[in-house]
Amino acid sequence: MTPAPNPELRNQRSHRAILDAALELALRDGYAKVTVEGIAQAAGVGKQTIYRWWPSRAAVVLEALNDRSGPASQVPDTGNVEADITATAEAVIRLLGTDLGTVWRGLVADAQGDPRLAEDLRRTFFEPRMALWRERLQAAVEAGELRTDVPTRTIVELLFGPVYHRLLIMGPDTLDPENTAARVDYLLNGIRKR
Amino acid sequence: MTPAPNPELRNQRSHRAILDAALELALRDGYAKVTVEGIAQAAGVGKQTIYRWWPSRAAVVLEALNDRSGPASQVPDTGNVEADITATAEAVIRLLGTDLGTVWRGLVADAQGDPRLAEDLRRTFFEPRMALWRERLQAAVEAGELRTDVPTRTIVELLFGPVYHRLLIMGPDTLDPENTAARVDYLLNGIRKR
Amino acid sequence: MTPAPNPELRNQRSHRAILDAALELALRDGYAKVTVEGIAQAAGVGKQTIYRWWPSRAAVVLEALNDRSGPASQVPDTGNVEADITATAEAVIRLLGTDLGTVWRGLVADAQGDPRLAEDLRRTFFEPRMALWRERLQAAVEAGELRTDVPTRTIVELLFGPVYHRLLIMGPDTLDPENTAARVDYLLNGIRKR
Amino acid sequence: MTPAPNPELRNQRSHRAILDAALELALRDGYAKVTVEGIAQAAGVGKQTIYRWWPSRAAVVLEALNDRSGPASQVPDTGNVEADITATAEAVIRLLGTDLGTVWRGLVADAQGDPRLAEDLRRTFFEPRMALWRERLQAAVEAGELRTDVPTRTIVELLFGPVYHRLLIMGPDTLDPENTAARVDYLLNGIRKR
DNA sequence: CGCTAATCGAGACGGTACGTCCCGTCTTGCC
DNA sequence: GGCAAGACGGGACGTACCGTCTCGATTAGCG
Repeated sequence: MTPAPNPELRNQRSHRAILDAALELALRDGYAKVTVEGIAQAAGVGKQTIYRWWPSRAAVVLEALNDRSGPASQVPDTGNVEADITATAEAVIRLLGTDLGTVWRGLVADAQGDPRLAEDLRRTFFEPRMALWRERLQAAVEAGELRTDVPTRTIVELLFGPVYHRLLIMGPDTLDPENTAARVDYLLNGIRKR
Repeated sequence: MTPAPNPELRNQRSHRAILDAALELALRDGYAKVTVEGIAQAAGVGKQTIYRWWPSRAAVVLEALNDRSGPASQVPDTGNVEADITATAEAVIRLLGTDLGTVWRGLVADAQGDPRLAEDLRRTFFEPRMALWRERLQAAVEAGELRTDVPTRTIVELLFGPVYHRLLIMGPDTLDPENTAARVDYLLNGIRKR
Repeated sequence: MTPAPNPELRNQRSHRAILDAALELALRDGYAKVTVEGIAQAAGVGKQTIYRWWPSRAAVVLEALNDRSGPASQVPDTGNVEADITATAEAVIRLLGTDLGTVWRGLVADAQGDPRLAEDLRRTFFEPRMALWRERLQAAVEAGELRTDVPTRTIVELLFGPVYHRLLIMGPDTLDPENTAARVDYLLNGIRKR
Repeated sequence: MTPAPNPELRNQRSHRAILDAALELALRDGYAKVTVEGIAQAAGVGKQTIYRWWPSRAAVVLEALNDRSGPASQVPDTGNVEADITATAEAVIRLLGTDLGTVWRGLVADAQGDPRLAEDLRRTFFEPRMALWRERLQAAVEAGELRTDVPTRTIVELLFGPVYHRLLIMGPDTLDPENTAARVDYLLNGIRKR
């Protein structure tokens, strides 16, 4: 087993340079074109320094992306779930439509063949954001706005599942923040004819 | 410009051997480990024969997968949308949970960085299946079972989006055909407290 | 086991380019600075093409050196061993003093840690040359010029051993073709006081 | 300019550990596999400590080898050069046939591309031994046993050259202490038919 | 029924990136 | 200030595949 490196001796300058280079390359050339060799060169760093701290190029880009995105932001609570969800979901969808969203798609793609990365992606990206949504939804349940028999985790999935469908399968150009309000309406009121 | 090869001269034995080898390798070693070289060797075929007829390993595996899966199957129409949707969706979800689903994840992954493949995947896999769903849903709309203001395309997305969320993001082990009925219930009746 | 490549399909142009590049680099930068990567680049060739046909950079340089040096040349037979030996030995020593001799030193050095190379070096370089010397010496023995109880192999060693001593141990600048005649005299007549 | 380290502050324990580790590794794994990193680890020492006191792994191994071999030993003087030379040369040849000889071959190899090491090797290993031989041979010259017109340096080369030929070129397994007497005979009496 | 042109298997080729090994230097506390 | 420890920038290693290319050897249909 490789002896784990000692994080206290980590060179902060190199760490930053690597993250910056990785994200810049991903945004400029597309995630698929990012290579460890390229990051190392762009960051003025030896390849070994990257391999010492990350298991793969994907892990570097993930950290770079999280580093750039900052922490997940709170879902507002105005007392009206429908409005709050619509507004925040729109913002998320808009973000996923940018270059960062494209990088993010590449990470999700890589994660399909790399369980370690999939786990990291969930842990550092999805779960924190999902937790905030669930908190807000729980408040709505308690305020009597939502059914009590639907797990908040499921609600988040019902809400965002279609977004990922568009992003990963129908192609990102089909992502459409405009229709968020309608989708939230369907979700809240159902599609059954009354 | 290279003259397009004449499909009539295509060697049927090789064609079959390539598809079979590609799928077998994908199922045995995982999609990520499949290489054109490996397929060629396993199929007893020259690499050029693969490149002559397909643009990439992904295209081969896609054709192999479609070939194996057969055509999309009709959604039944018993007159009860909820039951019909639930039963058929369960079957789809069960399929996605098998090894074939894993191969399919690999294809979706590759498609993120390969617009040509993404297009093929949509055209040969998603659209046919979605068309059948939309047909059945349109019947339900006309039968007065569903709201008339929701595009059938959107309904399919609302229904399957969460499945892809589970499959591609939360990990395929979290796929759960049991809960299909509940999800269909939420979708039809909404999650708002009444 | 790696399947041996088929020599009939070998690309002659690449073969030549590799040998030429290897020798040129060895002469220009010194044997120690030669790398497989450098040869490949200079020859406009993929690294794999080198590894396909040679086991190491040393093997490439050895073939390049043998290719350049041409076959071993006959030792003349004027009927006077002393003169023949002296003249030919002088030529050899002079050659070892050139740049080619320096490359050759590098090969002998590498051979110390690479039995396969050592064997190749003996087989393709030393043995053919030694065989010619032994032939000439055998003629001298039969002509009654030399003792019959000294193996010709030993004579060659007695003659060239000191040359290698100078070349490999005392430093190549101490190689001195001028003294060849004296050394041949000592060898023939002995150093015992009479 | 880096100030030269002060030898008085040198840690004796580390010094010993480094020499011991270096030689042990060279004997165990072969000289070619010895690395500074490996020595440092085996000696429980920082790499810098090695680089502070030696210019290269070869320098370490050379010192270790000299340290282990002890000083060159006197050539005996019984009044009979032939016997004295034969006996002592046999001992030397026997030593070169051991593992130490193999390490020594590695050093000579490295010296081909490292003039500094070549110089050190000559100064600390060859010259002292050669000086003792020359002393003994000079006594023989003065005792009227040897020709006066052959430099003692040349005699040593004539005697040991063939040994190095065997060791470095024909392969160390061809080293044969048994034939020392015959070779000394040829050297003293010449190989010319009388 | 043999001709000829495209396809086939095989695999060598120029390349790119991989992940590893070690180099020799630098940095950080401990003694 | 020497030291153990080990991170650092760097260079080369030998390997895996990429997509293209060159070979004969089948193997069509067409003449």
